Amino acid sequence: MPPLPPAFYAQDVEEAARALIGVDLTVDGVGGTIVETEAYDVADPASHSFAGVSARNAAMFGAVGHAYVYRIYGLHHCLNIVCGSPGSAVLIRAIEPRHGLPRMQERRGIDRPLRQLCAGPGRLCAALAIDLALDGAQLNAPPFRLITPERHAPIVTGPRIGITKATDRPRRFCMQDSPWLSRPVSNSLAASQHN
DNA sequence: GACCGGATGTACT
DNA sequence: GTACATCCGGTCG
Repeated sequence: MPPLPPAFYAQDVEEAARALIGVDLTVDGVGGTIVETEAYDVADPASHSFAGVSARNAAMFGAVGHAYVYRIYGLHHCLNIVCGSPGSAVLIRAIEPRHGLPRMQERRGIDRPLRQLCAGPGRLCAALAIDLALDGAQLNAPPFRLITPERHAPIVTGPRIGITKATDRPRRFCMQDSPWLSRPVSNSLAASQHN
């Protein structure tokens, strides 16, 4: 159960987004297995880094292996992992909850269906108590912990969610048949592939 | 300095 | 399926 090596974060952002599927992610011991990611980079009109460096997206242009956390729609947070070339990051969209379920339920509401605990970028940030205080934080140090998966599960790709630009690019990566996704992968555009 | 719209989630109908 | 909460960065004046 080794942590992700520093070199992991240096690889191309699309490869990193694929390789992050199956990784165990915890914040202060609370978290689970990453099952859904999306890749973004500077050449991408849908990326926050597309327009260049700013106060908000500075972490995207910083060292790899750090977190880029931002607030969206005024109330939610989203967690990205800075990977590859400057201005690139992987959005973590869903995890399978495995560690610290009571604490997640406490944060998200005890009567909420387990399936919806971490299914969505805003939901998982709420469950793991991720907010702007963790923007720019190192991922190979507390409170973060990322563990290399023992074996890679089949991965399905599809178009990204909730964006209006560059929607044709299949840069969303999901663990095949996972019940913990924010949304199923649309059949017509899905392409199955292995690591 | 104002305005716009977003990598969303929830509570309704 | 639709409304709405609620903030900030980017853009244009």
